Amino acid sequence: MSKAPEAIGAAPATSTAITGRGVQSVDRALGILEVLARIGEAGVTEIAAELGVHKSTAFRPVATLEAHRLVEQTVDRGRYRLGVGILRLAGATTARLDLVQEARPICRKLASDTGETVNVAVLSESSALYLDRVAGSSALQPHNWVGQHIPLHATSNGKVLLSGLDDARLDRVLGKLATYTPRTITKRGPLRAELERVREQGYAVAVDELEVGLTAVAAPIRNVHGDVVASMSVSGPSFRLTPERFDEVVTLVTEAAIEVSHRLGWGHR
Amino acid sequence: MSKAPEAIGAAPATSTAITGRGVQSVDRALGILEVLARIGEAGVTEIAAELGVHKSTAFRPVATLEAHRLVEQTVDRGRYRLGVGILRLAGATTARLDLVQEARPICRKLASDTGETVNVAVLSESSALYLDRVAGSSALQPHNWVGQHIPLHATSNGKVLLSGLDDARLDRVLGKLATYTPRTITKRGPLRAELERVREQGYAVAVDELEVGLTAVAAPIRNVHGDVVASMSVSGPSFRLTPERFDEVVTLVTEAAIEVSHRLGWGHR
DNA sequence: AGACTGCGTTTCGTCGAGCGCAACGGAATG
DNA sequence: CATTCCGTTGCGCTCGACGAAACGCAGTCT
Repeated sequence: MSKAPEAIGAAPATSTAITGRGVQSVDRALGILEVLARIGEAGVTEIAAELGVHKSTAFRPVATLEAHRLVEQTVDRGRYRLGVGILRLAGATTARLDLVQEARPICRKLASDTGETVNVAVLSESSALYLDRVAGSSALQPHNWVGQHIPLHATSNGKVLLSGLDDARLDRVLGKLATYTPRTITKRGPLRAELERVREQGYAVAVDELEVGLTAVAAPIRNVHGDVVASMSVSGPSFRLTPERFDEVVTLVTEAAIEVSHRLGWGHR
Repeated sequence: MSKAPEAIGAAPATSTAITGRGVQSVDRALGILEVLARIGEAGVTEIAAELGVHKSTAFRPVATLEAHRLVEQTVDRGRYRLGVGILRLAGATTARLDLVQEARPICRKLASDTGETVNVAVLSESSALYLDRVAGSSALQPHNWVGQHIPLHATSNGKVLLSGLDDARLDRVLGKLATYTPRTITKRGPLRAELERVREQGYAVAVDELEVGLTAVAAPIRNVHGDVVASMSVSGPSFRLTPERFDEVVTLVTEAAIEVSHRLGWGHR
């Protein structure tokens, strides 16, 4: 796109260009950061080739990025990689990013789409701690559990949170598996099998396990490292959340959880 | 400056910006990121004032940054803040840092063995910069500290990092010793004594010095030359990390730190 | 209700900043 | 010792970034 003296008169054709793309050289500099994020370590020549520009065109933005500590040179051979300045910026970012705040609008939509109650929970002191709740449209609603500690092995949220732990931590977190209903999982073996299933399919279900007549479906919320940091669930009376509706609800709740995860920096794009 | 005839002699009001040489517009764009990191949330006009440039000169870099998700608009009022793109870059950064890469599995094991949170920090610009964090099993996570600046004199990690400096560098790094709790060390003399103790025993402890109720134990990570390049800590509530547990925790954290040091090439005979 | 103020955003003409080129210095490699 | 490949730098030309001003919109004052 160096020189294109073509078609000045063709106004409508150029409408495909995204309006207000911004500053070209900044765009390139950010492209450099993304290249380094993808490749990990690269020389100026390599970066230039990746962007399709001249060496010097790549070098000077890199020098500027280096002055701001966003990239740094490796000792061996003048190669570049992302620097600690990025981490400093990330610190300021996470300070502003609150899980509840980011999740809330998505919870609202999920509650609206399903008509059921949506909960967000994190792991805390050997139990699930409910951080937020958005009530569904129906009059018949579960209790408000915000701020309460809920058993891990008898809820969909709990299962999702447990599925993110390794065996050692699982053992420490799990105490006695209390019985709440005849369908509560009270043996370690079956619970481990259930958690493995949760990991595989990416969501958890609990039907009449904490309370007879109560059904819930939950999916994991992940941070930038991919760790499970929270869980989002849709819950309602079992006569409304029937197995026939599971497919639909599972899709909605997993998509919502993925969306929140993206807002926390997980995944690409 | 279009008009302004012969204004060459006039001193340009470049304000306090850290001018990195190279590409001007990139420099400004990165300045915008730093402004947002400092202020947290700002409008275009505010950013422009901060940089000492015209509104539109600030707006377009912002638009470019937004296109790369490095900044995002808040719903209310078109204000801007740092975006999730920063987090993705940060994830890529830590993934490529040798130290984090080598330390992570050991951190996981340490977190699992102690049940507490493990942090890895390096010295950066007169403060401790947290590179990685593995949450303990009782994941009561008030904030994610990764990327944050932490005072050096009031934390176990900070003391370890300071203990690796000679007197000249110590003076350069230490500013005013802020008071956070009644137990914070705020005088140079006692701090030097404390650092000497850290050097002798090979670990540092901080009880209620940064925050009442917060206790941490840290040990040094060394590179090939034996220099202290990072610090690894175990931290948790003071009621769980009692003095009776210090012996056990100190052993675990020092062994873990030594293991990481070995992986970085330290101590091979 | 109407004028006003302040915001983010857009347009436009000008000019200097950033681009491509080519040359430089240094370090591996044969 | 010649060669090759790298990051880095000086230079002239050109295009892209800048500043000024106008615009649409919201909230606010009178």
